Amino acid sequence: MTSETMPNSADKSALVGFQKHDHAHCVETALATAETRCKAEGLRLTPVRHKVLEMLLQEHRALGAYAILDRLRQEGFGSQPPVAYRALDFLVEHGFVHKIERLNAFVACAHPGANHSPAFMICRLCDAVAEAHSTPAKGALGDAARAAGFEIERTVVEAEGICPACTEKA
Amino acid sequence: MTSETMPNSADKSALVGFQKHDHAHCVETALATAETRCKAEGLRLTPVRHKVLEMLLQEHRALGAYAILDRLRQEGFGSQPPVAYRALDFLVEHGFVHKIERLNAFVACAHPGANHSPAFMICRLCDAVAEAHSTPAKGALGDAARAAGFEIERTVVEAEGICPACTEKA
DNA sequence: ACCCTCTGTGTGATTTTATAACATTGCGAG
DNA sequence: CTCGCAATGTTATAAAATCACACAGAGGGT
Repeated sequence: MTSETMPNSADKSALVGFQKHDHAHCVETALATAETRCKAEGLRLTPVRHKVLEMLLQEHRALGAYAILDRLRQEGFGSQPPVAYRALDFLVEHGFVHKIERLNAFVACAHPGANHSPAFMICRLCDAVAEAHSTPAKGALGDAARAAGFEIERTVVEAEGICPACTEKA
Repeated sequence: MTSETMPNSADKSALVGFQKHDHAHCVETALATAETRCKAEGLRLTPVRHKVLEMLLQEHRALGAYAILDRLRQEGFGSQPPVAYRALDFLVEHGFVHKIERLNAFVACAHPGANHSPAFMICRLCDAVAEAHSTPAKGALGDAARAAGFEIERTVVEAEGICPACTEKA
């Protein structure tokens, strides 16, 4: 799933946040931002890592680790799972990429700024993914955590449903 | 992971919602509630399904499908993965059990009432899981969805962190 | 220059999680 | 009764993730 053989993968430009946008430009700036931040923080954005980030930015949708691995192979990188998983681990750890738990897949971060708690909207029909911000400490969950004495370190917030484009089609 | 060989699995009574409680009683009532609701709605709570629900209620923590399968085997049920997955599918579909996406594991529902959008607090150290309610339509995510024209059907809300018991130990 | 260590990469094997495909059983409706 | 259907059982396989180990290259200290 979330692989090469996905339905409706033709109109990539329509998918970001469910809106059209200047794709080439957004990929470029996101990559530049990542490079800058890595230099600033002494992180090593090695060729494999750079390639994986670039792929995810290009795609602008959730890709499974094995879909990523396939492409790495095509580009002449190592072809065993750890190659992809290690690059993804790095990118996720530093916030350049998020994992979509619901899909066992990965998306490039759409808000390249600093720390944030992402929330996702996942279209059940076309697998498009849009990123929003969540506010974990607020609302019912935050209250429950405070009441229980639970210390939140990280949150997964994923909404599954139908994106505007697919709603129109139906 | 989330299997038989889990750390700190001795004091089960301390885990529900991170609080002690009358365990035997809560299992009993939850099972009774499930039976009643199945009868009312014409659902078939067959032996396998009943057993899986009972196990999850007893355990009161997230169990992986294969941990469940092991116990089914011990009880004389079929021992192949589909046996466990089908029972879990049924229980999840009807809200008796929730899947914890973050752990690829399953917990019995702690709020046997009707429809609800569950939210979970997962302790990173002892794997205890507490269930709270979430309010998907409210807050930042709901706003973003409305603004984008995204139709939410289902939400996954999972907070990872440290439970009160583990905080004390440290 | 040398060695040392640490991080990252490459590779083979394995584990864990989940589904596909098909045969069989048992129950209820007609 | 028997047809149909839902549930179960079983074999096989796919998909996702990790383990374990070897090696290469970058930098630091001497």
